[in-house]
Amino acid sequence: MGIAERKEREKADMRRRIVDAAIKMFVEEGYEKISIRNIAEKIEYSPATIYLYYKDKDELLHDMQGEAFIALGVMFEQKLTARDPLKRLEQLMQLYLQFAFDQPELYDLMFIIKAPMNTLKESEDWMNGLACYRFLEEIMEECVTQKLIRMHDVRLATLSAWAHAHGFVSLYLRCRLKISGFDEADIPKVIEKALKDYLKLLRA
Amino acid sequence: MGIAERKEREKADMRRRIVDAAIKMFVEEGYEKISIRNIAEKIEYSPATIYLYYKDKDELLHDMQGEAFIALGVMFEQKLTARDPLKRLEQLMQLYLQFAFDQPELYDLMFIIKAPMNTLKESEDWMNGLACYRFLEEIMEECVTQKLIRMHDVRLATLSAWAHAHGFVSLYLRCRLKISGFDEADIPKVIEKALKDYLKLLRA
Amino acid sequence: MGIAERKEREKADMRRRIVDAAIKMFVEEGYEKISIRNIAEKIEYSPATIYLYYKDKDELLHDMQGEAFIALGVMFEQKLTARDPLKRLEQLMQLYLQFAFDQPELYDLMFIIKAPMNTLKESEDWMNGLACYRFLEEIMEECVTQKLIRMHDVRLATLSAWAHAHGFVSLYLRCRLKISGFDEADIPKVIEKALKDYLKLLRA
Amino acid sequence: MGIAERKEREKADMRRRIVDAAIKMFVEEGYEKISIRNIAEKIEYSPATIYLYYKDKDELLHDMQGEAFIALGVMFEQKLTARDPLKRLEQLMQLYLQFAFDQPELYDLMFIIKAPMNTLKESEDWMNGLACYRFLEEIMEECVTQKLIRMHDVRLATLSAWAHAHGFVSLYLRCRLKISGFDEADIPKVIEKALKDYLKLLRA
DNA sequence: CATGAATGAGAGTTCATTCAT
DNA sequence: GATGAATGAACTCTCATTCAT
Repeated sequence: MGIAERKEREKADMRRRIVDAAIKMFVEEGYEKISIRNIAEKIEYSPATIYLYYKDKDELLHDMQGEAFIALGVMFEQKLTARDPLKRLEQLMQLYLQFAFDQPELYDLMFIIKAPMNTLKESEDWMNGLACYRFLEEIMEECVTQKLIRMHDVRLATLSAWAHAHGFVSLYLRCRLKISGFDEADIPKVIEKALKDYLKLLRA
Repeated sequence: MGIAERKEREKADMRRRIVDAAIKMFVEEGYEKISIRNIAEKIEYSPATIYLYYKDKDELLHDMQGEAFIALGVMFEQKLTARDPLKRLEQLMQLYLQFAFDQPELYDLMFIIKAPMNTLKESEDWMNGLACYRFLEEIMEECVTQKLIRMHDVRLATLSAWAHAHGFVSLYLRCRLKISGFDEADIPKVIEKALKDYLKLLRA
Repeated sequence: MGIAERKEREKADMRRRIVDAAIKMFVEEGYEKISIRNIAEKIEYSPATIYLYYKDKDELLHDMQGEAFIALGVMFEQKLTARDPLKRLEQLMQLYLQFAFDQPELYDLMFIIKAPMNTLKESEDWMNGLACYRFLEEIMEECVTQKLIRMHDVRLATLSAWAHAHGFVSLYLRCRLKISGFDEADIPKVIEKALKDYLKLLRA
Repeated sequence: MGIAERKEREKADMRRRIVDAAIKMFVEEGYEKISIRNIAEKIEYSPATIYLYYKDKDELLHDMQGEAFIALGVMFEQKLTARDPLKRLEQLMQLYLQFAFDQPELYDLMFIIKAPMNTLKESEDWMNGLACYRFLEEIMEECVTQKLIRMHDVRLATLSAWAHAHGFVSLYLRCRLKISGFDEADIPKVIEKALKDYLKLLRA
């Protein structure tokens, strides 16, 4: 049993090393620069080795995405300190933005790039994002239950808040906010402001 | 002068043909299937010819994006019939969604894919999206002026509405709404509903 | 001694399991889909294990070929019922064709693919095909002895009949009969007819 | 027009060079050693260049096959001197065998390997082999018309003679004649003898 | 006995782009 | 103005095989 466990751990370690190397490259050089060969080189293994741990590139991207979500989850865990649901909501939004601006490449992988979703079969759930999603959902649940906001459907409220934040971020990351007339440099602040305004609207 | 003009016109014609062919392929086969070679084949010119009219692929994508925005603009022009600003806003939102769901590939090009933005220099404005943006902005201006909504900054209101809609659409197009618990097939309706709720919140 | 025998038996068992799995894959997915890794997966052993029982892929293919010949031999054994040598010859031919059309992949392995023959050293005999060959040879021997056919050299007669049948089958399996002007679907029947004609020619 | 022709010629030249290099490698090193990269290296072009002239490897193999058939055709043209249909038939058989024994790799490509046939669509004819096939067919036609042989259906007679010869050759090339008990070195002679016997049987 | 881990070698293919003509 | 020809640089992925354990 000990042996099986050790093997298991070693396997997991290797996956971890692959994913870590890949994420590092990803963060440093962006999506388009990562390739199986690149990653293999980085970890000083042959490309074929990667295929011992991942069936294809999409599956690897999927795991990288998972890792990225863990990072976000940890951040929520640690920094989401407020108790009051509305305050907590605002805090979560701010953390979300902060993550996006600090780790734009990871954000891309988590919420924009298609590839990591390819491995999911039609029926399969997207587990990677679940924990983080729950953070928001739970807050929204409280907000709805306690009638703190002007929405009554938890799912809809959750989706809406997320979509709103994501809308800002993704337009920004993909350079579409040039049009808005705001100074590039101000945009993070503007977005924060806009989201706060949204929360104000939301408040009952 | 006449000659210069003719040349100019011919040049424009050729660009148009290239762009049209490219868009057609884009719509039919998706972003990943288009390549300079493919397009060249379609218009029955050599790949090299395309480089006489476009300095690189990004520039071509930029023009294709422009064309796509024209299509959206025309749609707004024709179907945005309501007079009342709030009604008009709702209508615009619906048209936006409709366009996104009908032409997901074009939407991608307009709002998600990075490449067409690469050609824009730091300082340069993004003209492609401007006209469409104005549609929304003008409505928002009226809304603000007439105090029909609970926001006072036109730019912020515009940005916010757009971001909200885009957030929904882009999460959907990139398969992230699996997590929301809604049925895939219902999502367009759900989004519409969510946006209407947003407009309700917004209303003064 | 008992122990050695048991070991021997176990070894044989394992080879059998490997060969069986390999043949199954071979029949189901064709020559090009089988690989050591695939087979290993199927029998739930590691690829390395296969190399404990087979020195290389060719040797395994050789054993698979042997198995295939056993199948053909069994078929001959069971269905070769005629007593009269000429009738028996015709029957054998038909059975041969039937096997080829029913099991084209196995036929390939037995008579066309080079690899399984690579293990045979220059001097070594090809035992795999022997038993089946004997079926034909024995019939031919009777035919010659009883002067039922217009050939006098048993070996030559045997070879000739086999070559003729194989010629048809292999041209067919490798798609060369497109040229003959016959309808694809009719070809099995045509071949049968042609071989019967050959037997008529042969008859004294 | 001159220009177009020249271009055409140059294109053909290049295809020729590719095919020639490929055939040379093929003849020298066998089927398994040729790869697009290899060929490219040989002709000192990049692999990509080959794809300007051939859509894929199968298409190239198809052309190589065509070239091989031309060689056989030329041989028939030049050395098929007999007038008498039966003599002519015997001569053709001998030439066929000679070609097979002299150029076993080419024979493989023409009659055994699957790949060059992959490019042919279901409905499409196999032109490569046609001219050579006609040589045999025409002879058979004369034989039948003049009642020189004991067969009456030209197509069937043609097919049968070809299949018979091919049967011998392909069993030999793929090492299956080890079983026949003949000495490896004698086999070409044996085959010749066997085919002559067949022709004797055939004679009216 | 069995294997986990690893790999070197190589496959076919595609792409954006360049440049002499 | 147009292009034919070419390519360097990638790409993902698969395979038979080995060897320390």
